[in-house]
Amino acid sequence: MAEITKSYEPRDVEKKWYAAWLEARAFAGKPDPAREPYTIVIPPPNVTGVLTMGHVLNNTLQDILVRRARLEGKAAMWLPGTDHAGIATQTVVERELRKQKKTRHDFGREKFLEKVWEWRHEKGGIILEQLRRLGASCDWDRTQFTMDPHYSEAVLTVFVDLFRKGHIYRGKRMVNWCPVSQTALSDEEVIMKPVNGTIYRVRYERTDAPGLFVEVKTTRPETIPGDVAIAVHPDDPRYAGWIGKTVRRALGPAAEIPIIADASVDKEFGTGALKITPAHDKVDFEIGGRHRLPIIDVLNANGTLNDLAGPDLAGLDRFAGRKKAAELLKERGALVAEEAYANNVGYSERADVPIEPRLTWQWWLRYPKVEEAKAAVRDGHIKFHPERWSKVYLHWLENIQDWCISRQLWWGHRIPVWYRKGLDKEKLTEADLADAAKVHVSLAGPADPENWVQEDDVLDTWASSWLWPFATMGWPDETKMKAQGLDYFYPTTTLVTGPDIIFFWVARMIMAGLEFMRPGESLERRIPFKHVYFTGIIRDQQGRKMSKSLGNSPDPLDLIEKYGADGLRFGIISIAPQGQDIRFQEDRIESGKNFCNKLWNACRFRQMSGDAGDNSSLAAILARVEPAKFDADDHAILDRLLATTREVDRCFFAFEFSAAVQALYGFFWNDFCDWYVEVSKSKLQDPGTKANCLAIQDLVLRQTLLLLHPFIPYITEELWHQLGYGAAGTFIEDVRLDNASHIATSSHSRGLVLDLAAVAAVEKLKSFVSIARALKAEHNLASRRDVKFLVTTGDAEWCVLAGNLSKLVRMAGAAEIVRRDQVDGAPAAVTPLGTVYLDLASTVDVGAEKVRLAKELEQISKHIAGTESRLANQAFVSKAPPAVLEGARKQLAEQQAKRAELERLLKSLG
RNA sequence: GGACCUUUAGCUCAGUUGGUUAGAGCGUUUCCUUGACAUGGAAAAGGUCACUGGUUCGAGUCCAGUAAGGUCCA
Repeated sequence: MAEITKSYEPRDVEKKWYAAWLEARAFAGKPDPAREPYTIVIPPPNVTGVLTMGHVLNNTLQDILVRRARLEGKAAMWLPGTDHAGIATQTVVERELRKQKKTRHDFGREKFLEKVWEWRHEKGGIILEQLRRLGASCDWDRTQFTMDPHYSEAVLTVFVDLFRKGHIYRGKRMVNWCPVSQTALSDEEVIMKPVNGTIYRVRYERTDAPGLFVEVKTTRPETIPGDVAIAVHPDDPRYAGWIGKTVRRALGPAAEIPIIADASVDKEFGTGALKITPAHDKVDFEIGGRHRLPIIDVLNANGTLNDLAGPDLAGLDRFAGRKKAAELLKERGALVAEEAYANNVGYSERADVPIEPRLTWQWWLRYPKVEEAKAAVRDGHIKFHPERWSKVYLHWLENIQDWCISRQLWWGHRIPVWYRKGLDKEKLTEADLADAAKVHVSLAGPADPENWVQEDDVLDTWASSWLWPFATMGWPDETKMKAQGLDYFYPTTTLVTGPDIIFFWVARMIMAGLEFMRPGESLERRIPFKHVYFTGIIRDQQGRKMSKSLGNSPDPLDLIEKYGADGLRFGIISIAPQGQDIRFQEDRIESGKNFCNKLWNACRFRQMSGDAGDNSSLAAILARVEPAKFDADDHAILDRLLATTREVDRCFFAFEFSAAVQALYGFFWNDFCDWYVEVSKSKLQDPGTKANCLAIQDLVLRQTLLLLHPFIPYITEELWHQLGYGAAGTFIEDVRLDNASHIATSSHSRGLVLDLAAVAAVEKLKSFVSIARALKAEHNLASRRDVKFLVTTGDAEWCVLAGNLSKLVRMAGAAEIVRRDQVDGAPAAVTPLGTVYLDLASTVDVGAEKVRLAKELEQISKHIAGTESRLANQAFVSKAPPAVLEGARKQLAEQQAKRAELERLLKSLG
């Protein structure tokens, strides 16, 4: 076995093991009836994406879960892939074309799509390569893409099926229109943003009574040419005589528009009068519908004003048009005032411009299985972690709106609908849509394509990703499903994602799973996953979201270069408490790296301490352990090992990954390295205890590597082999992680029973050493190793000290520790095992020593007063549980003993 | 307007069903290159647990309210 180097160098280790894992297809998910399945489907990153800190967190968590599942002996499978991301990808490619002064229309649909595919093959999917650097143990042979032929088939099958079931319809309705991407968007793709703008007070003159005006407030004067009425509340006394009269439209082609009464008008807002522009506002559209008002659309699809806006405004962009409209109103004396105004404006998520409510024909989906989707989460078949997100989920489902699934894009799944040639698809009725002679809906398309025209629109990207948990495993093709093990791996076990896509994705996947998987079977069999773990959002030091535009996101690949993939993983998990947002701190990543180095060096020390025994299995190591030679520290470290194993179990059960990392960190660094390894140093000098001590170290390191492996896979794999735990050609994940009770039982059968009294004694020994060290530091002797300590104590306590003397001498940095009946005039401190004195050859600064002791005396007296008053309280004594009461009494006795000893010491100083 | 989250050491955060003297990492101060590790070791300083009230023998923890900050939905 090669010697372990002095410091951990991640680069070569990472490269070597990732290649070995791939070579051996160690991540292949294979159905095995003898094992429990454990499935994760990756939230498919956009094919245009590059790795962000959010991805690092999210995918590290998935890797932790799936690696742990393998160690637990489950048939684990993590399915990777990417999303075609309609708008995002099309935008990227169009941007490249623009550099050559071209648009997609210069190429036409077919040629443009070729360009996109070209781009995807050249540059798409970089992110999957980056995930490999992170150590992601995906089953890469299963990599999926939402535009792959068979995936597309699943998407279109679902469309046809839902259409036939009556869930999908075509309708002319108000949609969120993005003037940049020139497509409809779903409600979820609209982000409300507070905007400081201007509100314009505009007056409209009565046609029958010149000089009388009705005043309205609007933030959008450029839409006035689209006004078709003024609405007031029917009970508003200000307008009692006005209803039914007409006013002159303030802008645009001359028109007289009526004043109408509608109960939905808010009397309190502004003047209580509302301009009605049905083409450009959702509420106005509804009011217009009730009153059968005409619709005048003054905007083009790209957000410029059209001829209906009148010659002064036509051709202007909507924002320029707004300014111009205000000027025109001013000239005509119709503008009463401009006021600063803060309101919420809907922005396109992708293009980041205000969306336009726009009346267009679109395809809509009435969600299937809404009630079941609620029940699945409400009744705990799907568990959310943290649980509180289920409230957000249920609230959305309670108020669910039909989903606009069509997009006016080219990159995506083209809707499988054909219209009979010659038909005007803008004028189709519901009956027409149901008429197979006029509209054809199928996967294969019509038999006589020359007589039909296919729908231009494509489907919303999420209308493909909502099928991800099963369309990635061959659905609906029976042969493929069998080959890919859909029946075995579905439902998946855990979904790890951000709460920001709870509506976009999580809720929709649940409905899709319930609708399409295993129809007729129980809900538990149809749900797409059993657990959903919501990560927090990674923010910068100022608490801002990390984003490209702010440039506040570190490049994860730089961090991997700097700290190693394991360091990055360990660091990010340690700052990611369950469901809480995370403030990124690079120093935590650094401490992840430091932890790896510590682990490395502890193993290095083990290797240097003596030849490896048989480390091939837990049983082999236990066979080397000699229970008869156990001292208190041996008992204590094994006790802590079992406790840590249990704690990590609990953390996985409760999805508390940062707590698991903290438990492992504390155990390994403090309990093992700082104490056990240090006390080992004297035990290793003694041929009588050496072999047993090394066997215990081997036992602890083996279990620690197994527990840590899901978090830091590379270094643990390397050390696993360096220390001879695994044979060449095998991996750490080939071994089964032993739980605490199994280790305890196995130890038991070797005659090893943990001595809890010994465990308690070690706590006292640690305290003794710590106090002795502090005593040295107080007297500026911290670095001296030739100090003599004297101890006055009882026989029982001395017995404990004497049994561990060589270790204590080393740990305290002493020349020797000896018992005395009485010591006078030396600096002293009280420990749980007696009073320890510094045997100073030089004279002591009595004054300073007295001050120090007095301070300690004051401290303990305060505590005694507190404890005494509690015990003096009748209510406490009569009502507190006996264990608490007894604890308080014991505490008081100890405190009093310490005070007595301190008083004695102080007195002895004169 | 509705819902949810956060407020604990200089900074970032733990603190599980209420129960000894509220913890960790980083930072700070002092000391140490002792044969695993200076990516390290030892010691120390540092907190009226946002505020007000309530429940309780006992509240960082439970309840009500207030304040500040944040997120989502209207």
